[in-house]
Amino acid sequence: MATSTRGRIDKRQAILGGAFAVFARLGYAQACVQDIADEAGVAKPTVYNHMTDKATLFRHAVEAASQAALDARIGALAPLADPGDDLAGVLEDVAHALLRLHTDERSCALKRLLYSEITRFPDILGVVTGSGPHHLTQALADRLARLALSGRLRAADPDLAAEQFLALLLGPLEARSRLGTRPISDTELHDMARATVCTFMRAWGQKTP
Amino acid sequence: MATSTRGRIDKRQAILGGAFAVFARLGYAQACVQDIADEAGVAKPTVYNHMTDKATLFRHAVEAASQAALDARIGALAPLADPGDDLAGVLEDVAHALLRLHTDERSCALKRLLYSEITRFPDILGVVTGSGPHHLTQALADRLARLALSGRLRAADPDLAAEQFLALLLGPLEARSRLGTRPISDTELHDMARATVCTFMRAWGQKTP
DNA sequence: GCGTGATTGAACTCATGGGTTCAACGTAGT
DNA sequence: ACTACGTTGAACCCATGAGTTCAATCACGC
Repeated sequence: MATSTRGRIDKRQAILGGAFAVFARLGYAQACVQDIADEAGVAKPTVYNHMTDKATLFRHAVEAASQAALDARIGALAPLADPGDDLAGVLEDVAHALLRLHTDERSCALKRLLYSEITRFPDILGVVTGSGPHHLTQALADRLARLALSGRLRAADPDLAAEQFLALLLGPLEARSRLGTRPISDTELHDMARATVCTFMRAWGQKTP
Repeated sequence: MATSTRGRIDKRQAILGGAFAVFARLGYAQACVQDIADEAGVAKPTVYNHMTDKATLFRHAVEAASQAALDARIGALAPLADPGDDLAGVLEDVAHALLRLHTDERSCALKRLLYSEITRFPDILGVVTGSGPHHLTQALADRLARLALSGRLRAADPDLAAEQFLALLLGPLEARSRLGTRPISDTELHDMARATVCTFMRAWGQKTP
């Protein structure tokens, strides 16, 4: 029984993974269920045996993918919990890690899917934990609030600081990556992280006494 | 002949307008040519009489819409050509105007279309004049360079300043408008413009001597 | 080995929609 | 009135793909 249940779970995971891969590659409308079944190494009726609809299949695939992306992004904030003397350096490392997470293939595809299907699936942002970047902003705001308390940043409004940090960091991505279709070299990502932290610290760093 | 040519032009404009409206409402795949013909008040064969394909129809419709959007956005920068004493105030007005242009229905729909069809039409960013925000950044950088020359801003790197100004201003839009599906009140837009200019001036304003 | 339940492939139904054809019509220029 | 041309509506062809059915098969527990 354990293995049989396991078998079912494996199929389900394979289906969700294959579905996201195909949806990411072709978009919702162009992706056909047969392609997804092939990608998952599974027969078409098996797909319908786990998911009632192409639509619910899409929902679950996107939900799983965006949950994974969000976890990775929040994980990248960890170094901020205990920055050493070099706050700017740590910020830069975190910024660079976030940039890499936001520019990888799956993230770009996920963003494209969200934008393109948000009208067909208006509830999908609710399925995704807290509208995507939202929870990330919260988590970053928490870290910045700690830093403000210990006098490393201006104390005013950590929520705004977090929102602006992410905006400075991720805003330029759209144009530079041509909506996620052009890869960005790691050195360019490094420069972007540096420029972001530099400007952020000018605006939000504690005045050097 | 003048009127007959005019008649053709009118049909063409009606078709492009109707096409953008329907594509914006339904997305590329879901929009069917019959809907577009109806929206334009025209018969289906007439559509194919002007456009060879659904694909070229899409290209031309998106091109026209994004050209109009870009013109409006660049036009909104005009007050920066001759700011009075109150540079921050003028920046705030321009920022607010840009926010309104970026949050209106057509702009949001256009952005969704670009994101969703960029894989099917990889060349569409070339058709759109200079990848959308790119030319806007250039135009803003020009204005900021003038301001830097006259000592109102830090002189270093107006291109970076423009990129960061737009990132600070437009980056938060994505989460706040839920990818363009939620309207944002004008007072909220005002607050966003104010916060952007405040932070921007802290980072890029001339040190008050 | 036997039975239960999931899986498989193939074929099928049915709806949608791109693109075309065609005969009838309106209209402007001569 | 005649011609030329764009327009119109309706019907048509054809490809695609969602979702289903079914008999055959496989994997596992007993």
